[in-house]
Order: sequence, then structure tokens, then C-alpha cells
Amino acid sequence: MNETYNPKNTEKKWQDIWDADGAFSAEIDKSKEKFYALVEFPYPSGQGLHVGHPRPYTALDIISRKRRLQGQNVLFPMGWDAFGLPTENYAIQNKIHPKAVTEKNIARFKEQLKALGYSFDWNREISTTDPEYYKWTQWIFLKLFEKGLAYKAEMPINWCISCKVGLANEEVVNGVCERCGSEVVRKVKSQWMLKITAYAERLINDLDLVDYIEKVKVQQRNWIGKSVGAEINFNVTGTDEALRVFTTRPDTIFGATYMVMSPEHTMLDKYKERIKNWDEVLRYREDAAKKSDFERTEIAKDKTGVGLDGFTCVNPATGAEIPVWISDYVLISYGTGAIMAVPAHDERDWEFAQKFNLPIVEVVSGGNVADAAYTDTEKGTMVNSGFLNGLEVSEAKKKITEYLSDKRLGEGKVNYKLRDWVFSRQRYWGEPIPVVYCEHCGYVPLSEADLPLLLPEVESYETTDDGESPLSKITDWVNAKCPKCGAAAKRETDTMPQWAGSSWYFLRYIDNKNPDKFASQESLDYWMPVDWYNGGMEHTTLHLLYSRFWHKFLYDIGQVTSPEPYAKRTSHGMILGENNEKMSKSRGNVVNPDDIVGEFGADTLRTYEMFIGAFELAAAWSNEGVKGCRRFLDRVWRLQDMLKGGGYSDELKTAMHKTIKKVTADYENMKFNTAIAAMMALTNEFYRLERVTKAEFETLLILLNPVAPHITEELYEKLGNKKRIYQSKWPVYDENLTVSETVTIGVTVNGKVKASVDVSPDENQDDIKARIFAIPAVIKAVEGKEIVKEIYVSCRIYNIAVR
RNA sequence: GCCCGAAUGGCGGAAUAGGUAGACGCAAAGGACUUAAAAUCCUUCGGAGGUAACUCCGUGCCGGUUCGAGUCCGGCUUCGGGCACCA
Repeated sequence: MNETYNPKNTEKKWQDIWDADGAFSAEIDKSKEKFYALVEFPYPSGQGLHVGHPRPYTALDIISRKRRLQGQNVLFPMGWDAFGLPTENYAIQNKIHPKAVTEKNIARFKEQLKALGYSFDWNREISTTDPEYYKWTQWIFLKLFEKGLAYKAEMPINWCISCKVGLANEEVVNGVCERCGSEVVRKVKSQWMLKITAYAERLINDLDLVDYIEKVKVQQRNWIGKSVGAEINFNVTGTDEALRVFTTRPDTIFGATYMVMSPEHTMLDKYKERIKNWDEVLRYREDAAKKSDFERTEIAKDKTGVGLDGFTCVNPATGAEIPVWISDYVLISYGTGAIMAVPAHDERDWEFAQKFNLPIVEVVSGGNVADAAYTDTEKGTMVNSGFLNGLEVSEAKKKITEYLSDKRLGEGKVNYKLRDWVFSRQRYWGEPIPVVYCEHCGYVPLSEADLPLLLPEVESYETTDDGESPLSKITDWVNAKCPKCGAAAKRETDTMPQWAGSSWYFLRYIDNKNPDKFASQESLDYWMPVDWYNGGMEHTTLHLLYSRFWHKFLYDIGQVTSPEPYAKRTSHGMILGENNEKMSKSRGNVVNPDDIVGEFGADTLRTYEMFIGAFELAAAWSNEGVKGCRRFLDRVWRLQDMLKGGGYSDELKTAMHKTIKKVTADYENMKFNTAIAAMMALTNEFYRLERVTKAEFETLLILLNPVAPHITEELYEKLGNKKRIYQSKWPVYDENLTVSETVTIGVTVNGKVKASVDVSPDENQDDIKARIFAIPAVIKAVEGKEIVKEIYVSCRIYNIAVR
């Protein structure tokens, strides 16, 4: 009898052995196929590791460990996305330097991750807050600036009128400040922007080059939101000037019965003398400033707006003078900030017209525009539309666009929902933006030789009363010389958003200590692109898109050789609390991974998180379920007590080959739960026979090793192996041996199961039919009925349709 | 509101290409072992009816396609993720 399974005796032991052996350190080796596996590096929060973290990490650890056994040269790195708001807020509250907080949090995270036995190459660890790292983040910014992709623009921020600070969206709860409950307004500030929109088309098109799960591609395409339409000029009555609109439905122009401008539209200010109800406009503008875009575009809410008195435009198609309104459902950030309203064929316009009694003119037949807007573009013919009458919508689109550009009234235009990236934060704990402002030269970038521009020490990390970054109060840091003319100049005091550091981190892992370049050409050539990147769906539209944008930019300037950073992208579901709600302190349903490791061991935690359910779906935590996985590992441990020598036994030969096949495929398809179920079933077979051969046991151990690396290494050693599992080979299966001689299939009558019958794959239908019609239950079911049809699907089903 | 997902026993979930719904695990019940408990092992385990053989119902709801639908189509409901300064 061997001693009982105690992970405390074995897990640390194997982690130390792997460390000492350098088992998982990756080096360039051109004789081997490379595999670069990437998981999203964590934000090292003060709460420590969450049970959600191990889910994706274990998943790619499994794939990495398996690929190594299959002979690939695997790079599986880990690091820290350590700049950010929570650390800064914690630092403010506790009067500790954010750097100290970060160091402490990283140490804790690292210890926790190490205890889980991941095969990370810790030699390649990085932190975005390390000056040797953010030097290159700043360097990329300089390149963007150099190419005209970084620029300054007036953009609104959330401003708490009481705290006098700029707030993150998250800190605005129901329109009020999360800290003090006061009103939050939008305040316009000059901010650094990155021109991601210049890459919109390629970010869509190049999705065809990569293997991302479909929902990620769809979400990115929708986020970029390409729409093809036209920009059209509507002359302002009595002037030479035009109000320009963007529309995806130029075909409906004859139905444009009024126009709507965003309350922020600059043309309003220009014509304020003409607008008789200017006071009303100002009041409306103030109210709109309090709402987010999200609130403003909500369709369910009551539409609001102000009709301009004394300001009208002319519909260029009909020649009619039409009223102009302002309303907050038109956003200044999309299109031209103004629309032509076609209430008959747009839902929002329809509701607005209903509320304010504006005329609704049908120009596409097919619906009943008195009841609802008719928005179908597939079916319908143009009516009430002059020279467009009788055309289909798509034809009308083409014709009116040509007409408008001939008459110089507008032209075809592609618009994207994607907006440029607001790159400034008025915060301390971020990368300083390496730019100075010189009165003579304007914004001047630092020279590359001056990087990294270090984040200076400050007394206080509190944002300032005027909404500027805390850096603005450090005068001897702010005061600098213009790199161009040498005159006195001021440094930019905004810092970069957390997204900056995470937009290129995969490039630093491959050569993390290089002092001269973010990564050497050799390492880029060998390791890039990332072969498999797994992360949360919540990062699909921001992080994933931002990093693709930066990588494409680096590609354009010849710094990297692949147009896309990630060859493959998969996604995991969240781990919820036992009550099926998101884990949070306030809900009291948080599970600490340390407790699970302490009580059951890391292998149990890993096995459980992989067994919990379909990888891509959310799953609720269950402490009872954890116990079940520990029980499975206990059963595997006790297999050593029923060990017999020899190869695969005759009884289990098929089961062994089938299991190898299933586990091998399931791991690659991230169906970890069914892979584990198959290994449980195999273990149950050993128990049923009350013995396991050495070869069978070793195969099980290697198959299970990626999921539960410690227990399997220990048992493998106990079997007398001098080599470790990590040095062994992935088992192979023989396809011919995975097929059983007979299969049990169902016999159904009109789709209802009546009996089952064993068939062999090569048996012909007539023989099977003869046997089936001898079964009493089948005879009874078809008795006195007419047999209409019989369907036999080989090794699947035999169905008899009767009447 | 817009975009993307999801819904299957008491519970977590399984079901390559539309082919025996409920694999595997948890919980529960009964039994074996034990002085006892824990652990372990064995059995039962979707619902209703029936002594039984067996019958009927059953994959969120309504309808459709099909010899056959958890799976496909149309229309809903509810829940989760994202909505650009949380990351």
C-alpha cells in the first residue's frame, strides 16, 4: 500500500524541479517548429488572484504542455499590466507610492501563479511599469507622432463639479460622481488622440487573414461599423453655406422632411443671431452635456429636441424649405454631426416626427408608414421621388449618388462607427507622454535618445483642482527645453491610458532584455506572430483592436514582419459565484484560489476549472464540484495499488486508443471538460477490472499531465521512470484500433425509439432489416400500419416511417 | 437602445455532419466494510402512470421544415458580456 495522495508533499517539489531544470525556458531553435502561446497578462490588483484567472491560464498551459510533448518549441510567457486606476486610487487613499503598491501586488500574484504550477518561462517576465519596458511604449508613441497618427483634439471628459476631477466612465454612476454623489458634466479638454480610424478598413479586411473565433470577428466588424452612404449638402436658407449631413440612405432624400443637428454642432454658434430661440438652444445644449452618448441614443427613451426658429435648409432634391431641429440623439462624434431626417424610413426619425408632429412622407413602398417606419432595403420600390420613382432601393442609391456628385451637392462616402482613440489621461500612474510644448515650435517630440522619460516622484497623486494631471504641479519636471529650438518649454503632463502598454507586450516577451530595440530581428523572425492568443470577450473591441492597430502601424514602418499580431484568438467564459452572479466582495461570493490550493491542491483547482463546463461559456463555481475533481485525482493516485506489468491489455486496447484520440483532439479544441470526462471514464474501467497495466497507467499519466502536472510527474517517477513526463512523448493512437467491432444503434418508428440492435459497420441493410423485423417491440409498433419509408444511416439509426 | 452570446434532470454539464437526449461529475437514497464516523466500494437516480411487461410526456416559449429537431428556419421571453476614461 502506498501512502495517500497529499499534494502538499509533491506540488512544491515539482515546481522546484521544473525551475531548477529550466524545463520551460524557451530559446530560439530553428530545428524545431515554434509555438507561441499567449494569455492576457493580468492587472495585479490588490485583491490578489481571482479564481477567474486560472481558467484561461490553465487552458493554454494545457495546450503548451501538450505541444511540447509533441515536439514543438513552445514560448509561454507571463507579465504584468500594472499601470492603472485602482492602484493609483489605493495609493492616494493609503499614502503609499503606486510603485510600491505595484511591486507588492506583483510579488503576491507571482507567488500565487507559481503555486499553480504553470509552465511559464519566467525569464521573460515583463511589467508595463518598468522604465525599460515603457521606454518602448513611449518610442512607439514617438513613431506614431512622427507619422501624423498622434494629434491633439478637443474632447469631452467626465467632470465632477464638486471634486473638481476628471472621472473615468466607471466612476460615473447614474450620472453622478461615484465618490461624492455630485453632478457630473462633460467638460471639453484638449487631449492626445491616435488615428486608429486611418486603419479602419484594414482592421476589417485583415480579419480574413486570421483564425479568430467567429463571434470575435463579428464583434470587431460591428464595432468598426463600416457604413456606405453619402455626404450631402443642404443649403442654409438665404446663405451660400450648406449644412452637410451623412446618410446611409441617400435614396430616401425625397422623404427628408426636416433635419437634425447635434446640440454641439458649431454651425449653431455661427448663426446664433438668426436663431430667435437661442436661449432655448443653450439650455438644451447644457442638458445634453450631462448625458452620455449611450443615454442619448437609447431608442426607448422619449425623444427630446428644440426646433430652430429662423434657421431652415433647402432639400436639394425637392427644393422645399425644411425645418432644422437640434436633438441629442444625433451625435457630434459620428458622421458630420447632422442628419437629414426621413421619418418614413428610419425608426428614430419616425418617433421624433410623431412626437413633434413633423410630416412623414413615404418614398419607399412596401410598408405602412402611418404605423411604423419602413426600413427594409431589400424589398420596396421608390415612390414620391421624382426621377427615382419605380427604382429598387439599391438602384436608387446608385442613381441619386451620381446625381448629387454631378450637381456638386455631395458625394458617396464611407463612414465608420469606430472613433479615434483618446490617448490622454489626467492621471499619475501611467506612461508620461514624451512631448513638450514650445511656444515657437508647438508640440515637439523628445528625441529617442532621451527615452525613457521617467515618471517623476511626486508628493501627491491626487488629481488637481483644474483637472490637470498631478504631474503638472511638479514645476521643475514640467519646465524643459524645446528639443528643436532650445527655448523654454513645458512638458506634456497627461499620461497614457493603460491600453498603451498592453498594445505591444507580446513583442517584448520574445526579447525582453534587449536594450537596443524592442525586439531583435532574429527573435521577431522566429517567434512572431503569436500562434494562439486566448482572452476574455470583454477585450474584443478595445484591447484586441488597439493592439492590432499598433502592430499594423509597426508593420507599415518596417518594424515587424507580420501584418497581424495574432494568428488565432479564442475566448473563455467568466467564472461566476455559487449563486450564479458575478463574484464580488459586495455580493460575498468570492472564492480565493489560495484556499482551494491549500485544501485540495493546485492540480485539483486546475482540473476543476477545466471540468467546470464549456470553456467559452460562463460557469458557476461549486465547492462540491471541486471535491469531485479531488476524488478523481485520489482515484488516479490509488491506481498504483492495482498495477500489473505489461502493455495495453486486450480488453482495454480499444478504450486506450479511443481515449488518446479523444483527449488529443479535445485539448486542441479546448473541450477540456469532455477530455477529463474521458479520462475519468478510462479510470473507471481500470477500477472495474481491478487492475491497470504499466503501459496503460503511463499513457493515462501523460494524457492527464497537462491538466494535473504535479500528481502525474510524481506517479510517473514512482513507476520507476528516470525521465520526467515533461521530457517524454505524447502518446499516439492507431486509428484502426479506435473502432469497435460492433455498434449499438437505435431502431425508431416515426422517430420514436422502439428497440436497439448491434450492427457491424460492414453489415448490409437487408441483413439488419431481417433482424430488426424479428424484434417483438418492432413488430408490435408497425403492426397494422403501412410502412412508407425506411431509412438506415450506417452505424447511427434505423428509422421506419409508418402511416 | 445597439452589437455579441446563452437557456438541457435536484445541480454543473454531455450529445463530430439533423440520427437511441441526459456521457462525466456533484447532490440525494439504499446497501457493504467499520464498535462508530470519515474514507472507500456496490446499486438506484428526468417526470407521470402501471405489480409488471410497458405506455405517455420531456432540451426557455409559440410556430415551421423533416422519415427524424436540443441541433435547422421564422417570431418571442429571460439571463450574461461589450458600448470607447475599469481592465
